[in-house]
Amino acid sequence: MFELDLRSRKPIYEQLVDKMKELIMNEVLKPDEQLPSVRQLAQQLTINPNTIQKAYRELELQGFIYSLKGKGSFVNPMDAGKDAEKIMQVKLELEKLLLEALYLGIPAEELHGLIRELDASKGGGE
Amino acid sequence: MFELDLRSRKPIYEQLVDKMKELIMNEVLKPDEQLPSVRQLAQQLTINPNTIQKAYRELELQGFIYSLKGKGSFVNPMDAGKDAEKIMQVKLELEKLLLEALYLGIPAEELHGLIRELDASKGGGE
DNA sequence: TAAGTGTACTATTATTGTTAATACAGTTAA
DNA sequence: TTAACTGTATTAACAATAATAGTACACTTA
Repeated sequence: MFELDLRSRKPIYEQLVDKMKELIMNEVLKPDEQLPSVRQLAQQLTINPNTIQKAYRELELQGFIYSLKGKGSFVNPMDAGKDAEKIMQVKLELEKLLLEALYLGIPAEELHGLIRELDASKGGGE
Repeated sequence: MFELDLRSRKPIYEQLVDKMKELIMNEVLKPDEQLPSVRQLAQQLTINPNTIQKAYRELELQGFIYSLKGKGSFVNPMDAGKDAEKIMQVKLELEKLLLEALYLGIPAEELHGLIRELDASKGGGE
């Protein structure tokens, strides 16, 4: 389910966070679906449970999952856990990256097209 | 010219890279303009010259500046140093971030508007 | 009770960021 | 040529972070 690059300079837990976010946003992982447990996933990926826990904690902070002691960790429904602060942060990051894209010579129309694509495949699954 | 947050968890050299990129892309720093020297900027910011050098090396790697031994470091003209690899990388990052923005409920129209704004202020200065 | 879950803590190692000091090579002007 | 500036490289030391390891505790469920 997850492919990790142990040699990468990007920390393992960050790789995990990114992949999870991707799977959740693409609805591969459905709302309220249970995620593999900390120990189970650690064993499957042959890494330390603490690293998984760190990734889960970060995902919970970012509002993508919720964890219940004794039960497990679950995908947060889309409309939950969306604070204004997180939205502002994403907007700022996006502005920087869009400026860089334009600076690199990527046509504005290509960017508009990208948004249309992503927006179209958003609600409708694939 | 530069404000640093020494307490931030973001490395100093990364903060420098980001600010420099911003100044270059907004044409506050003009093409072929000479940047402050490694030692000079280090003294001004009261940080170590090695940290400046690390930032400059990264900026050169990313194609934003060029350095000449014995002469100094200079802003790379817009049409130089834009390899396809860098463009692909930015596109991938952008796709991730745009997906997250839409997932967070930011309207597609707001994103289109952001692009139009940035694109308009691109060539025309301010 | 037993086995699963998340969570917390301490300790250890490896990697990275930062500083420090020094040195070398190229440029430029006196 | 000399002096003072440039970028660049290297080594050492320290702090912070990433990751592993081991253990423990609290909660849930069958």
